[in-house]
Amino acid sequence: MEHRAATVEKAIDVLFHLHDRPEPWGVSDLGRALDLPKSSVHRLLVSLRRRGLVESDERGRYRPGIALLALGLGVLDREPLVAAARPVLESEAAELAETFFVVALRAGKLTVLDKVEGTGFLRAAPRVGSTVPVHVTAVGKLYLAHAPSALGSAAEVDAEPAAEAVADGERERELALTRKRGYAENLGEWIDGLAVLAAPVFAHGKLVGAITTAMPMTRLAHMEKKSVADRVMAAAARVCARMEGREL
Amino acid sequence: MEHRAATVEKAIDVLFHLHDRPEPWGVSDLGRALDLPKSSVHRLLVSLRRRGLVESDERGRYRPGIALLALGLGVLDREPLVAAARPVLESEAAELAETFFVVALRAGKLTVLDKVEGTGFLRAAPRVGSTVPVHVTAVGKLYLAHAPSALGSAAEVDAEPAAEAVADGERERELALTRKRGYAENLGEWIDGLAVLAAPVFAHGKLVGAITTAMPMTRLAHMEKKSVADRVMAAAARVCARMEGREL
DNA sequence: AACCAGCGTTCTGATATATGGAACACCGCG
DNA sequence: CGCGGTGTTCCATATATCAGAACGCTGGTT
Repeated sequence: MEHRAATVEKAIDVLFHLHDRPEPWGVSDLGRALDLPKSSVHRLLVSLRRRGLVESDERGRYRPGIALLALGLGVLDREPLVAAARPVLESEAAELAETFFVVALRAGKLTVLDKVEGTGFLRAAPRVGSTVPVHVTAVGKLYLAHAPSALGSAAEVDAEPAAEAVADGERERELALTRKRGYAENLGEWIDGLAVLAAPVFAHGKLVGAITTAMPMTRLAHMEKKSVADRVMAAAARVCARMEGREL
Repeated sequence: MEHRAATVEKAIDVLFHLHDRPEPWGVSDLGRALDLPKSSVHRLLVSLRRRGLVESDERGRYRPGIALLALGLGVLDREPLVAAARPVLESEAAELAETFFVVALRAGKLTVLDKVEGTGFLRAAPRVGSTVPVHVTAVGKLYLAHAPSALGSAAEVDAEPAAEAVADGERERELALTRKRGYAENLGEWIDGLAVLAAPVFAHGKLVGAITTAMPMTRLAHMEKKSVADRVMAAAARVCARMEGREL
């Protein structure tokens, strides 16, 4: 598998570069940043613009184009997990007033597919489309516990030399607990002060994603953790039922 | 401007083809549909997959990839109009229980940038990222009335030989009325039974978009149209104020 | 005012690269 | 088993891409 279209990948690199940096970029700067000649960058941009993937202002500075918006939301539309989860997220977020979101493994990475934010002034606000690490998140633990093979080599990829290297036995004990009680938790391990509870969504016996709620740890401390976990698990069960057509 | 990257445009065509058709596509079918040889399509797909713009199942069928989701939402994030309008849309949609959305001219087309849906069982549900025609929509009239030059040739593009050719005088009278009263309306002209009211958002004296509400015509008939129009205009004014930093 | 430095864009020949037909391995079906 | 289909790989040919220089322009400095 060495036959690739180098030009296409360069064009995509341009796209991602424009995406990662907020401000509009000029041809010369792009060329320097990506180590490509000006003329090449310009030609790529011309073609990207013809299709609406980038736009340019009158000064010749470029930024991502709206065609990307339609393409990106199209991806969401064809995710049955999102369609099944949306109303559940909405009702749960409204009742608990905290952020709920749905995460699944896509292209080898744990990806936030959808979210409904809570109402608090201080609230978790993950970005849809962003990815989360495996080893320090509730969803990551869920996948490690129920479908470690699905993670493939991704598990090792972000396995940094573990600043707080947990003993293997300890880790395996936590995963066993996750399987037994039906949810995973992450109390400030990833982001300081952030508490996350995640429950697995199964379809045809396979793990297809997770329903998750996140809130400041201080707020979770004022609630009954078990009752919140029960909510998340019930929500996941409803999503599962909807995916299998058992519930409207 | 004839120097373009043909390979890149072919790759983008593949992307849009996968986007337009819901089901996963095989290499051979794609080649037939786009009139490209199998080997070329395959090479393009390999590169698109390496960057996550497409994904493939184990049978070698391809579909759009999640990387597109991140790119698309990135476009939304850098739209100041969306940032300014979001909270306004939310509060208005909640109070009136009808769908509110924001539309602006992007890449020569009127594009739905964001929306908050109403609560009715029957409700307007435009797709974010989709485009609307110029001549038969409330937003189109707004642009024709306040910034016809911005539409460029787009105006003629979708100007079908006008099945119900309105007299030029009539048309101009309506645009003048739109300018005078501060909002545009569309009562079933585009989609049968759909009523739309749209108010302009100005920044630095230029039209930068529109705040819009849409509902079944029967429901508008039960309300005071003027009061709904006032709401929409007030909302647009708030968005304008937020964009200019005059309001939090 | 003239200048310089930077920009985006265009042009060019040398060459690296995409092309597409043919061959491959595999699968489901009759 | 053979057939028609798939996705994938190979390779010589020709083409589209590359890189650098030149163009016209704008904005700031001398």
